[in-house]
Amino acid sequence: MHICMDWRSVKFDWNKARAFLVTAEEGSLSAAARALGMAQPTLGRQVDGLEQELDIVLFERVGRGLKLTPSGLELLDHVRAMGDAASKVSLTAMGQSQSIDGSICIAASETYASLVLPPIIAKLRRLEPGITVEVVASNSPSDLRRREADIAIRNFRPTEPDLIAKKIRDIPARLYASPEYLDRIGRPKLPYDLRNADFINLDSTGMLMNGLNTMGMSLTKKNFPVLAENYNVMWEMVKQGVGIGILDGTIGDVEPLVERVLPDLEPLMFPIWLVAHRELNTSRRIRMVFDLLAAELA
Amino acid sequence: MHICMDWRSVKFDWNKARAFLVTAEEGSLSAAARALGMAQPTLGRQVDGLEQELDIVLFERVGRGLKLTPSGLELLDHVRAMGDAASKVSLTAMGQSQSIDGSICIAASETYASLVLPPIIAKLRRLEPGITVEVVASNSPSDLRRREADIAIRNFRPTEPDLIAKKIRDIPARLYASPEYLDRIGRPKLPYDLRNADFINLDSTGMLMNGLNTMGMSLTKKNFPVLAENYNVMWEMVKQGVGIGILDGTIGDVEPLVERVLPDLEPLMFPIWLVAHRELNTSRRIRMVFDLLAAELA
DNA sequence: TCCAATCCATGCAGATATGCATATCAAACT
DNA sequence: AGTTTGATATGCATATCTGCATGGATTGGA
Repeated sequence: MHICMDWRSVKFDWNKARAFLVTAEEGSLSAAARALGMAQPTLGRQVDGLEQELDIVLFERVGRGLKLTPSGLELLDHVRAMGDAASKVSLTAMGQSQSIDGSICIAASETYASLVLPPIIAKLRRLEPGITVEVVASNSPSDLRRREADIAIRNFRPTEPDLIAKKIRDIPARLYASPEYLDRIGRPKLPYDLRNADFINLDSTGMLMNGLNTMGMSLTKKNFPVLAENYNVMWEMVKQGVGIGILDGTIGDVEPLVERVLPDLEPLMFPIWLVAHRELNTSRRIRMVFDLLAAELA
Repeated sequence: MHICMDWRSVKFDWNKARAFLVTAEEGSLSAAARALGMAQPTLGRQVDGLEQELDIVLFERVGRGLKLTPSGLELLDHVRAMGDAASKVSLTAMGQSQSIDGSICIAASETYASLVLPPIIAKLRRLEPGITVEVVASNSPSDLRRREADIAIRNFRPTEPDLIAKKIRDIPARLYASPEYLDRIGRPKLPYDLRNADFINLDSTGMLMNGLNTMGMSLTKKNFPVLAENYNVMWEMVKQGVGIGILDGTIGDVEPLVERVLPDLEPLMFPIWLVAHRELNTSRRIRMVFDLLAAELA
């Protein structure tokens, strides 16, 4: 029989530690309050309280913002570890939950979120009215580690080992431009004819350029004079004749303001992956939505 | 510039997680409440709240106690990780604290706590009235990992790498018995004369027996018919003639009710170690007490 | 230099959680 | 079977925390 443990070292207010963590990570009390859905004074008082409780100065009040003191930086490492563990707690809890009702969060690119998801979500709501859905439309691949979403639709195979992923199918991506723009560059007939055309870039890495070059073009960086940070912006630019854009053929073909560039060119195939946390696989609700998405997207 | 993180997975009440952790580790709400210095209904409600928040049944209410459900067991791993990180937070916070005033906890064996520490603590209080002292008198080596104490006085070199230890000096331990008992067994003159004597054992391992056998005796388990769980009990038994006990010579020699067994025998030397957490080395308060103890015990 | 924006600090009313006392319950012991 | 012990739940007064509204301070730009 072991002597009753002393929990002196865990007696401090863990919520205050959380307040400190989010404040430090977000950079300000206000941002942390927004991220946590709390009021800014509350967070401020919690951080103050932690400082008093631990008898340490965590932040230097400098001007309009806060700056971590060396001591605070020292603590932040361990508080981060608490946060990571807390994430795992929340995740496995979600996975253990066997009730079908509840909230679920789906991340997808903006085009998918606005054009493909709505009918699927309508069907989901019909099938399971107890499930409330939240859609995060984000161009950058959503950070599932921090649980920006429960399920994500991605265009590449995820590498993180904590995730389970299912490849749904390949999407044919085609090049589109406005009729005016095509007239201006002389109605190209061969990939080679595009050597001086302007493309709207979507990411700062060369992924798009490399993909196009494998199809017989020889493009360089000067062919991508415009960088759009999101799909809707890119698509607007294409419609208004700024240049050539690439998009899912099933979406682009129904847009009357644009037409295909090189209509008979083989489409560039890119995959659709459905991604979720491994732990969430055991949750009835997540499973249900995951399977529905897989079926409807196929 | 990274997109504002979503902290959905850390939004749950961390204090409720702490309540769950301590309850699961201690085995009952009441025990957890005692350990945390809170009321039992509070902890019960916190655990209930966590169950509702995560939509999981953590404990099975069975009879007078609680039993972890499989889901709860699953979560416990990660909550334990949170607790370990929390310990580190508290520890480094203590280490970063540069104020001399505050509380400190010293662990020592019962004899040391009652006979050696008082004058040192009196001196400490005179030097630094802002420091409040707590003494934990425990026979079993205190668990510094869980912060039963900030500084411990031990009789062996600690093996844990997280601890810093300083060897103070070697203590001469001698054998004592009451005059009546010595008369009864015939006033032994040589170690060999003790082959049939009764010794008061202090630990269930054979440490004491082995130490004595290296000094020329040949004792077996039957020479240790009595096991005392603490030093004071052992010493009382020695004074009342139950058998032979071993104690620090500087303490035993001043007790009028006993006398040395084999007065000229070489004393059994055992070391005094002062032990503290590595992180606490940077705390002014801990440093000060540590150094004072080292100086006074030498 | 002034203005606007943004952020942290404070006061106060209402919501929430806590602790005490107590009821209730199950298991072990006589 | 009755009693004792040690456990979990409940009611209520109180203490604490939270959020809203507001004030004060600083930065960046017109």
